[in-house]
Order: sequence, then C-alpha cells, then structure tokens
Amino acid sequence: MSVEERVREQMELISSGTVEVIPEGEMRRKVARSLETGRPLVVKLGVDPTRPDLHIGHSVPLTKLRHFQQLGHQVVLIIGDFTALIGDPSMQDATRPVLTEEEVEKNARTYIEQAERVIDTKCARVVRNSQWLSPLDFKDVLEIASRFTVARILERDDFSRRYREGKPVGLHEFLYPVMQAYDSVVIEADIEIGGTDQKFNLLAGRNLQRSMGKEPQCIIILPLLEGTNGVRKMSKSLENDVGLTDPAGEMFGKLMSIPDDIIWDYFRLVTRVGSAAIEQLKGRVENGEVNPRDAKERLAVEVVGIYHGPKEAEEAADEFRRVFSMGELPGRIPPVEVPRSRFRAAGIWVVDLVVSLGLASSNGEARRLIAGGGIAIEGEKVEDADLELTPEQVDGKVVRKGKKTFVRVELV
RNA sequence: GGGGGAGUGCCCGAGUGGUUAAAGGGGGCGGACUGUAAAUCCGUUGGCGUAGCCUACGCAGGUUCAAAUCCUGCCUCCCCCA
Repeated sequence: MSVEERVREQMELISSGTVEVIPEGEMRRKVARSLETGRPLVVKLGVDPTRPDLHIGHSVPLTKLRHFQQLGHQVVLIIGDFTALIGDPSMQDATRPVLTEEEVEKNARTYIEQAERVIDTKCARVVRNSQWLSPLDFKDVLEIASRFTVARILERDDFSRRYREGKPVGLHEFLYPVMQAYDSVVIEADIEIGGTDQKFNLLAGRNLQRSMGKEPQCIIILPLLEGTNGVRKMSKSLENDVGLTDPAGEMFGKLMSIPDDIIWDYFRLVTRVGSAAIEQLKGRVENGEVNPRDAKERLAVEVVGIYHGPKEAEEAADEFRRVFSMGELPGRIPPVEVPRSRFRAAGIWVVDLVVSLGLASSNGEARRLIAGGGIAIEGEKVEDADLELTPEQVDGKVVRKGKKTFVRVELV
C-alpha cells in the first residue's frame, strides 16, 4: 500500500464522527510525515478531574483517542489536576466552585480507572499538569500570559456574554485557556482533541505553540453527546447521563429511553459499529423495515457490551424484554429490610411501609404516590392510603413504585 | 471611596398588609397512551396517621389583631461613577 493510500485510510478513521478538523491539510501532512519517518504523532486529550464519575459522553473523545492508538500513535491523557483548581469556565454561566486538592486527586484516580475501559492505558501516557504548572513562578506566568491579549480572550463568547450581562468573570478564569495551551507546548502535542465547547481553548494551544516557536497542533472537534432525554448535553447534574459504571441493566434501560432521533448520534459516537453498518440500519428504520425500538435495542446491546461484556449485554436485553415488554417481574429484585417494630396491633400502615422501603421520602409523598395509583403490592394497586397490613401480607412480597422500581419486603 | 438595585419553594419567576403553603412556567414524580421513545393529556410537587396543626419568602429584631409584603440592623450578590 502506498503512503498516500495509508494516509487516506488513517484520515478516514481520524475524521469519522468529528465536527471539524482544523486545519485539515495540515493534519494530512502530519500523518504523512509520521508514516514516512515512523515517528508517531503525539495526540493530546486534557480532562478535568472536577467530578468523580464519568458518563458515556466522556467516552466520546476517549474513543477518538483509541482510534489513534489503533493507528499506532502516541496518546497523552492529561489529567488537569492543576487546572481543575480553577475549573474550566467554558460554556458556564458562572464561575465554577473551587475544588480542594484532595477532591481533585480522588477524582483523578477514578477518572483514570474509568478511562481504562475505553483506551489502552498501557501504551498511553497519563500525566498530570500540576507537574509543570505548579513549579511556574509569577514571572513565568506573566511571560506566558503576555502572549495573549485581552481582546483575544474576550473573543470567547462565554466570556464576552457574561461580561456583557454583568456577570462576574474572574481574572483567574482568563488564565484557564492559557494553562491548557501551555500543556500543549510542554508535551509538544501534534494534535489535540476536544468537544465543541473546547474550540477556543484548543485554538489557544495552537497559537501559543506558534508564539513559543513550536510546531502548532492540529485540532479535532467532536460533537457533544446529547443527554438521554435528548435535550442539553449529557451531564450528571442534569440527570440525563449514562454512567460508565452504571450496572448493565440500568445502562440498558437508560439507553432504551432515549428519543428516536438521537439513536444515530449515539451509534456513531459511543459504539464501535462502523459507519456503513450504521447508515444501513438507519435506512431500514427510515423505510419502516425496522422498528426504531429494535434499533435502539441494538444500540443498547452494543454500548452495554463495551462496558460489561457481550454476555451481560445479552442478559440485560433479555431481562428488559421480560420486564418491560412482557410485564413480568425482574429476575433480581433488591430486598429491603423493614423492622417488625413498625407494626402495631392493626398492622403496618401502607404509607409507613412505602416510606420504610425508601420509595418515598415522607408520608406526604407516599400518600400522593398512592393517591396517584403509583404503588402496587404483588401486582395489585393500592387504592386506600389508610390501609393496614399484617406481617404475613407484606413479608417477602414485591412492592412496585411506578413502572421501574421494584423492591422485595424483608421483615427483620 | 460615592450612588443605585436585588435576595421568594428544586430552578426561573409573580406577589407590596389579611381570602397566600404563596400565580405562572420549567424540571421532578405518578397516571393514560406506547416501543420504559418522542409528542400529547391528566394528577401531583414543605412536614405531620392530614377536614386540623406546624414550619416556610437571605439573617436577626421591631410595628400590627394580622407581615413574603411596613420599619431597623446585619449578611450576600450585582450595576453605575471614581
């Protein structure tokens, strides 16, 4: 295979699923040079350990890193333990709360652990940016900062918007892109990967490298994965995320609940299914040959398979069909202990039972749930909120809240 | 340093003396319809064994029969001028 063909082949994988590759021609030249000299490209992904758990949205850039690994390039995962102390202001409405060093360290560890599920950390470099950012003194910082202008930084629309709207912008926040850019200088990145919200920061790296006499990096912009409700990007705080460590069944269920029109983005961004196969499936759904539900099931099986293995994925699919398509009870229903002391002469009050089982956080909520027909014991809807039940009527029985929550009563 | 404005329930936001557990919207939760989809519709969304009571409108006091609403002090945030 000629170098030219191999370049084309690499470029195809590199640019699949991306929003933008900037600048494309330069990227091509870097790839070609790498092939000619045998020197792998240095591919950078910076992550902020601001939160302990990752979701499949975070796996999007990691998956792209994995592509580069497949092509034999050197990937560098930068844990922004230093930058996390400031918090990336990108797309934020307000200054982020400052984390303590302990929190950052703890998050960093779980981050690496979870990243291992997607990339091969054995041949990746994992580094912390405190390593080089910490030792800088004020003079160094000024020297680096002088290479940026305020006008330039204000181009970033989240800054200018907040400024315009009279919301505070901390001076230290201006330094965030500067630090991220400096990371690129230090590790001599050839390529940096990031989401659309990172475009400014990625470009800053390119500019700083040039200004400091290094070869500027190319940048790859990836789309942000939408949350399971189809609105806003995926985020734990918006409760529309699929956690990388979610149990298989839960992960499956969450994926089955996404709106139809984002199925294809999920396929492209978080599965390993090739784009030809995705297009084919999409076509069959569009002409009515395949029910979108089944396409979604395929998606769920694929994704759960990545994190839990194919066997568990199939089991989750079976379980799902049993419980939700056929209305049967789940195979495993978590038992919840209820102390016998809750019983009085007349028995236990349903409202109390529901609260004791953790299905409601107050009597009032339990009452409302019952009034709304959301509680069933052994498949039978509870109609009366004043109902009293004997120990025999509840021990070992299945209490269901809504359609998704099942618990088994265990008297102790 | 000077002047001005704002703090209401999970969030946004109305309310300027009683009929206000506080309009409306969002979100959440439940129900119907389904493919645990979306859209739509309905109900619900402080606590208490609940026709009653308690707690709640930044915090602390005060006026009043009665305060989210009026007064005083404090805290926090924002804007404008310097």
